Amino acid sequence: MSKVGRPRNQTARRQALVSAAGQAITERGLEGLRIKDIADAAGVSQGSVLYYYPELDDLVLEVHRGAVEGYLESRQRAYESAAAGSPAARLRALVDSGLPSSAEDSLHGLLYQLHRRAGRSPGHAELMTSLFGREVGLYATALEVGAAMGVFTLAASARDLAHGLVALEDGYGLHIVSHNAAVRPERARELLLAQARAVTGCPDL
Amino acid sequence: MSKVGRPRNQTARRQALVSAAGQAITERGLEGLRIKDIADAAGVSQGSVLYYYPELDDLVLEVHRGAVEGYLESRQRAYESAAAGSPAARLRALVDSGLPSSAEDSLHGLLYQLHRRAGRSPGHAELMTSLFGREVGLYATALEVGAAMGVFTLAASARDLAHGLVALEDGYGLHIVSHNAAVRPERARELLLAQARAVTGCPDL
DNA sequence: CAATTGTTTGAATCTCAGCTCAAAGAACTG
DNA sequence: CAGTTCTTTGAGCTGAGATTCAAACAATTG
Repeated sequence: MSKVGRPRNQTARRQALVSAAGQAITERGLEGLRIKDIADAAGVSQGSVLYYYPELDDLVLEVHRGAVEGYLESRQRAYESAAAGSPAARLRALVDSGLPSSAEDSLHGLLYQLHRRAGRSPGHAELMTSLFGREVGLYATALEVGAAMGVFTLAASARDLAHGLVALEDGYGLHIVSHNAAVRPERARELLLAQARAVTGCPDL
Repeated sequence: MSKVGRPRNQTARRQALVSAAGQAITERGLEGLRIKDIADAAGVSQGSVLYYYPELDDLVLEVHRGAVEGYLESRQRAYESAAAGSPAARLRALVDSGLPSSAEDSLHGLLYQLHRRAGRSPGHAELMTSLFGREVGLYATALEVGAAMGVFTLAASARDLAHGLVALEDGYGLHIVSHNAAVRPERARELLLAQARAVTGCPDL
């Protein structure tokens, strides 16, 4: 028996399809997702889309996974490369990277779109849970480091505070991408920072 | 010219259709919404649904409006009938009425479903904005009354604090209805109360 | 190169749900 | 009651989009 008649670039193709699907979802929403749009965006035929993803849900789940991964990486990067590396700077970096920059922030928009499936699909719920957990982890670490260095005076356990900050971030983010005029990104950022200040007792945030 | 040949119960019918549509959305989600389901739930034919709502979007918007209204009334009621009428009891009532009681809480589920349209439909965005504003109002009033009575010592302006509490509530709520296992209703309630305690300086919350 | 297996295409087909519409029914008018 | 207008129905039409599939095409093997 031979190896593979036509190995090729399955991985690359899948990657391209995931990216194309993400783009399509961003543009027309989850309910407006059409195989044709994915195919067009990826520059292939409809048949090819089905060849790789006979079950469209699998593709959407991949998109979700990719969005979560990418988002987390970007936050991680922001966190690590925070100027000075001071606890305050790091925490500020987290806050800055966690809010949609505007109502049309596409990464946040995509994430909130996909999160909506969580109520009906265990796979998506798992991704959302994992994202939440990892974000809490980031914040908790930042808080603990700051406390250990004596810069922060935590008002409660780092874990609980982190929990709250992430939830707050999500709440504000939801309103921002939903075009709630009463929640402007700048204001949300201010309020989030105020909360961070309050729970850390650190004035220079 | 005569009055109305066949006046009847337009209002009642519309009401029934709105309620049926709400039920259908709750059961199968916004993307799974089918005229047939609405018709069945309302006990009429498909034609009737179109007769009253040639534009399905209008019906969905009505559902949203109704859900927002109903939700707000229930919170208002909870607020007003809070035992003792003490500021602390009132605030607690707000917190209790603002979180989904479980992942399957149907009113909250419906609201979050409909809020998702806000990103693409001004009408829905408006409803969401109005809901947010009114919730902030409720919290702000509760905080101000408590402050005026000397029971609360506000850590910032009542408005900003209320803003934050509502956003936090929404963040937790989102995770609860999304089946995020890390955010259980009981825990969310605890954390939300802790936050309320922190910003009011009132220990008996 | 012949054989084999993986990949791609797009036209044909299937499916489902929205929408149309003519006809029947019901409440009201005078 | 006859006339008028509002309401309701549901079978068929229509269209969009998913799915199928046979045929063409490409990389790899020996």
